[in-house]
Amino acid sequence: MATQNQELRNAGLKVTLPRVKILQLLEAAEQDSHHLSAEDVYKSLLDSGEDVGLATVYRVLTQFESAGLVVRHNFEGGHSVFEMAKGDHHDHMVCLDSGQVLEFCDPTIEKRQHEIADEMGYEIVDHSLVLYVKPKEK
Amino acid sequence: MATQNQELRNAGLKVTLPRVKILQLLEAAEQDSHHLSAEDVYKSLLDSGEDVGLATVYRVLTQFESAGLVVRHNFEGGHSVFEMAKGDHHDHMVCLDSGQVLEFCDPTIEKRQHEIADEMGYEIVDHSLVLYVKPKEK
DNA sequence: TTATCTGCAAATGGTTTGCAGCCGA
DNA sequence: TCGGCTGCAAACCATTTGCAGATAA
Repeated sequence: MATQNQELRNAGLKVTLPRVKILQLLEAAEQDSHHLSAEDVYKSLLDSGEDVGLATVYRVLTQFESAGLVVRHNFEGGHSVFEMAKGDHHDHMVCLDSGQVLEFCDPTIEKRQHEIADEMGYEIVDHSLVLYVKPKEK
Repeated sequence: MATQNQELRNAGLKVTLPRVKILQLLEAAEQDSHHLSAEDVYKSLLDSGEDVGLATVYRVLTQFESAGLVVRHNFEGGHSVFEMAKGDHHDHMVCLDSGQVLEFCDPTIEKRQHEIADEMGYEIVDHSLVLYVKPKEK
């Protein structure tokens, strides 16, 4: 779609096959509220018969992040995941059993964070809140 | 001090020179509310003329963590820091200008986290909240 | 003595980079 | 055409592991 090509152009990036493909994958994953790792993207591309290198996947994802197209999250264990930047902010809840990642956003917490930083003489540039959970006991 | 040796024994660990030294370093750092990386600990040991390997530092810190003696935090950028487990839980605020790490604990946020997880059918095993901040504008 | 520990070096795993050739504008 | 892009392989960096020798109990 022209929409994607335009997004790339706006970011000052040439419209190339790897970039378009990766952008499509990220948008498709968005439907399943799925967070993709670089490895995930790489494997999907290979499965689709595309011939891209893992290095390119990282380069493209990093460029997308710089362009503000995607957001990168660093979870425990040196693993990073990427998702489309949908404008809204939200935090994450990772299920230690299934590995599933759920999103949530709580105004109360957001508000307190700013109050706390303010009280200590700072302002928040960014923040990361991840809850590591397991299914409630029966 | 005998206190430290006892802590090690309680953890089921032999009282060896590297372990005692590392424990002392961590406790000393506690005074400055300083969070040490494995590399920090390693360098301090070398400066003190001790002959320990970086691998041992990692092994000892990991053992301490398993024993509940220290807590490990994973900040952005694949860096981990360690600090003595003082019983109380707290979150972190990292100043992007100075790199300084401040601690805080907010009951309101803690409470909401549990409520949120509960509402979604989970219980919290662990969580990580880090605020990346900068000094307030004049 | 002997099970545990340690230093060293080599292995790992995720991510980045150098480089020669490729390709979109 | 030509500078940006790509694949490949090698480099990186924090952390882990295998192993033979060292050491606390």
